[in-house]
Amino acid sequence: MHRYRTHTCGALRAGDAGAEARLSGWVHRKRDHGNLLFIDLRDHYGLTQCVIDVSSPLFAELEAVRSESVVSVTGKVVRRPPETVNPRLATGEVELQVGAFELLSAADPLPLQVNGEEDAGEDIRLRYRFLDLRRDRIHRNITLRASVVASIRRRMTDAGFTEFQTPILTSSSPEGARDFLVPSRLHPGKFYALPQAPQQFKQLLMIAGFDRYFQIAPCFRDEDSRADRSPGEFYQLDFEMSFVTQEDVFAAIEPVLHGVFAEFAGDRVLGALPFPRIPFDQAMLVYGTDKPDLRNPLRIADVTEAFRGSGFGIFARQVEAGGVVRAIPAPGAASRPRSFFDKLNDWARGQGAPGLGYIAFADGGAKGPIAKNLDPDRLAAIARAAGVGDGDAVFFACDKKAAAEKFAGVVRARLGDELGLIDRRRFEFCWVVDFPMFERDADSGRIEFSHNPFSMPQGGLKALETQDPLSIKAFQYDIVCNGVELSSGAIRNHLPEIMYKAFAIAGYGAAEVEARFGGMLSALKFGAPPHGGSAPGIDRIVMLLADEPNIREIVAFPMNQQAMDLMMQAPAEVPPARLKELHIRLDLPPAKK
RNA sequence: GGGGGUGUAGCUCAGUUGGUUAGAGCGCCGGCCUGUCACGCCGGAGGCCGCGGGUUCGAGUCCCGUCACUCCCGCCA
Repeated sequence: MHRYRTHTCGALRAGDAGAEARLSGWVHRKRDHGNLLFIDLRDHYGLTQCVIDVSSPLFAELEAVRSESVVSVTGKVVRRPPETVNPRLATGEVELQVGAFELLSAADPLPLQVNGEEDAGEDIRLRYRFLDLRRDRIHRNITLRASVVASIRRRMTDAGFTEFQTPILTSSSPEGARDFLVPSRLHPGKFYALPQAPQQFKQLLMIAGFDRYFQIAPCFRDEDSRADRSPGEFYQLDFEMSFVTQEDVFAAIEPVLHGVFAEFAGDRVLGALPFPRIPFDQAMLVYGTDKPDLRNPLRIADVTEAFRGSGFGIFARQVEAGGVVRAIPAPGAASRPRSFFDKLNDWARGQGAPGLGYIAFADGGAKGPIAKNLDPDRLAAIARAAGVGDGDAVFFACDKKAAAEKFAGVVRARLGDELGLIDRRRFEFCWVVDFPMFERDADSGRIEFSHNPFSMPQGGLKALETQDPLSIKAFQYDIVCNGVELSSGAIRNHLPEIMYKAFAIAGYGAAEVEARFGGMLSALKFGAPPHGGSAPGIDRIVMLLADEPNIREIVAFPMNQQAMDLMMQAPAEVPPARLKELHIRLDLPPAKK
């Protein structure tokens, strides 16, 4: 009976020596010695060296086969002579002596090199994605992704979650990102929307009594891309739980994520369970971001009071006007040359800051233009707050609170990098909790939801009725790993009267709330359990585990930055008859010359 | 929508102050080579220097415009 292979290209070992084997795969590389030819044959599983010499009548034919052609070879498995064993190859103790071969599919000369480490340009890689995907690094990344998803699925199921599918053709979300729309044939002028997330469906499943839901959920958002954000579509581990507090949600998902990372971390090290909880306000103060990278040991300190009324007029005036001063320590930096500080100053200007002031503590004194204008007590207070001593330096961010926090955050990240303080072999997780429920829009001055309007405010209805809205926290939480936001979640607001009140604070009347969120409100009126969940991003998790900075490296068929699929030629024009059927008439802008 | 970077051989890139015939590595084609594993050696083909305009005796190089790709900002429940 005809078979394409008896073994895969990764299977043969010393113990198989003497056996007849048939392998099929791609010609990865040829080493042609004229009278002796080595062929590395590759498939999904590995690489096996095949060898043939000039005494074989097949020699000339095999010699002419180009790289990446698909061939099937049959022959005897032999042990390699000891001095020719290749320890870097799983099959390196043996080789296949070619007795017969069949060219299954010839390859043209390649537009990109499959057997090399070097990346071709993005457009070539995407146009010939099937070739790019054969390359070792990306082939492993895609396989890793599959293993990660399988592991997540197993762990969620073991934890008592039930996997659901929710609609892909659904209705437009009332807010958030731009929707992808799909025209309806049966309902002229109406459109489906692809889900930005299965948010409402998972809440409805909780209301329907299913208790623990999860889905490896495709999500669609028509927003511009970034290196870590694909245009159009991405996947989340979407989950939701009933009768839970925030801590119950944490306790359920922490071991799943920690377990997945531990399983695929290799020689990298994970932070401990449970993940640290960091209140939003503290994150903004200490890390200058709501996505803190805990591998960076630097901690920002508030030194506003040390500059109030001080001789350093630039900061003193800012403080008088309601600004703040944040100090970012730079351990050991005092001995750095002047160029180190100048370079950072130039960088800060490039970031839009007026500059980057600093004090260097050395030889028992304080140096730098700022230090000259501060008395010893103030200098000591700054050193104490920033936790620095002789030999260290401190950098400053001075501005209105939000701007100073943000700038201090980027300075902290830059210094951590510059000073080599970040341990890249670690995964450090944390929860950022207690996000504000509302914020004041800088332009309009109006109070708006700062994140998800369907989150439960801490303190419930009473808080909404009695507290300053800007002081109210939500049961809203993010998981952050190494400075990457992995997920966003919340305990949901399951009580209609709280929802009406929350929307009223944000300026929406009852009629408007009913018009926009009627379906959800209706469901909440027939017995809704307290519930909450979250949705860690699959792509982000795989990027961290694969140590890849670009999402295209961990997605099999990504689009380019302009949201085009260069291989499938999407998006594409459609025949007029299809448009007519959909009641669509195009109104295109004039073609560019 | 805005800002930065890049665009030279099939691929990855170099190309000096504007100067004569635009180079390298890989790949491809041909020759030599029986133990390589990024095999080695010799030779060859292959270029609208993204495209258009300008400055100049002369432009891959300088200027203007434009297109493509990419990174960032805006945007992202």
